[in-house]
Amino acid sequence: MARNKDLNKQMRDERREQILSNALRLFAVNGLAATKISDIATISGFSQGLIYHYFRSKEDIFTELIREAFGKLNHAARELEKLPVPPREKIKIALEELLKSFEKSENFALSHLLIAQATVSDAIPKEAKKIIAAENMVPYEIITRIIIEGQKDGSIKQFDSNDLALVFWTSVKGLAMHRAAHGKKYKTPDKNILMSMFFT
Amino acid sequence: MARNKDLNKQMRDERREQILSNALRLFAVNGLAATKISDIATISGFSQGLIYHYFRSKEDIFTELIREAFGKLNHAARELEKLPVPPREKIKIALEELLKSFEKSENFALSHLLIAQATVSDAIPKEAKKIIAAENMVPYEIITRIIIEGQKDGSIKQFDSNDLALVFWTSVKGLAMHRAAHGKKYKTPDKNILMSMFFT
DNA sequence: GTCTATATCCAGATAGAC
DNA sequence: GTCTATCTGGATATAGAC
Repeated sequence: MARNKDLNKQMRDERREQILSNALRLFAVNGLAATKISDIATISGFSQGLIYHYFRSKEDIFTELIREAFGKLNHAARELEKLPVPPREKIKIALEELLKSFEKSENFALSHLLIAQATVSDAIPKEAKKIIAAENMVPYEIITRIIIEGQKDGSIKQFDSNDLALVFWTSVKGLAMHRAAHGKKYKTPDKNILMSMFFT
Repeated sequence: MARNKDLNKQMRDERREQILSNALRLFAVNGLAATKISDIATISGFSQGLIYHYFRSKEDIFTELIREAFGKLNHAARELEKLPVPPREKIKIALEELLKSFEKSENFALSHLLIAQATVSDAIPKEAKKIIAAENMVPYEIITRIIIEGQKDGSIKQFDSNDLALVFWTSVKGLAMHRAAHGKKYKTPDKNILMSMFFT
């Protein structure tokens, strides 16, 4: 009996993941308001009403996606900061990994795009706004700290560290947007271009 | 009589401009679907129904804004290319002017944001999609040509010219997004950071 | 030109059969 | 668990008074 329960729960979780993944693309590309529950249901292969067996509302799905997106991004940023390598290497690795992830995984780029759009928008659920307010500055702060370290040891250029961190993340977001907009036609740019803002 | 007609037309045009400017902020920030005609009417200071004396539909306003945004952007890009200065200077001027415009004019940043969001979205009017398809690549192509020129005379770094042009525009778009999201709290980053991707 | 009232449509969410 | 049918609310667009 416990077996069946576990199996059921697992199938339910898989279904939820499937819905979330489909919803991510639609929300990131078209936004919350322009995405219909019936769109999500259709590309997930079942009826409109069934969505409500897995989620309480459209806003719930959106909020869950925002939560996941920040969870992953900020976890990665914290792990990056802890790496036992010099600061210059951390920036290099971050840029490389971000570019590689954009190339490999459309969902990764979509997740960044979702965050970007949700951050500017007023028309999102209250709960999502709270998550953004709490989590949005974390990657920025971490990159700033790493940059300051790298400037102390002279391995990172002496621009204003806040400016550098700002340009780091805005450039990455811009790239995510482009990747999401152009899909398969997207070609990852040479990582050395972005790196030349930080290193001589 | 002709006097009165001209005056009426002028007032009408001013009113249209006012509506467009208010709509720009709402569309850029919240998107087409999440923006209600009544929102636009309210911040413009009149009733919901009156919008329809100036525009045929919500989609019409959106399309007009897209048309204007590309009109200005692509005009500026073409003027840039014609400037009687070396290619290296053109890139420098472009970056300077873009950063300065973001700082001075919120509408300028919003206009870039509108283009960025409309480019990724499927949920926009057909007519707007056509404009995007026709105009979207123009700035990219112009910057690519300028970069190639600058690489010939050795004044611009020898990265792949398409990659450089891509990073140029995605970085600018990322900055526009950030400017639009953070409004008055936005501080323009040191232009030399972005320039160091292009110049030694 | 401007407003109020309303027709119409559409999408989110629910109920209930299977 | 899944579907179909339906309730309900809200937004676009129109009509008509002033």
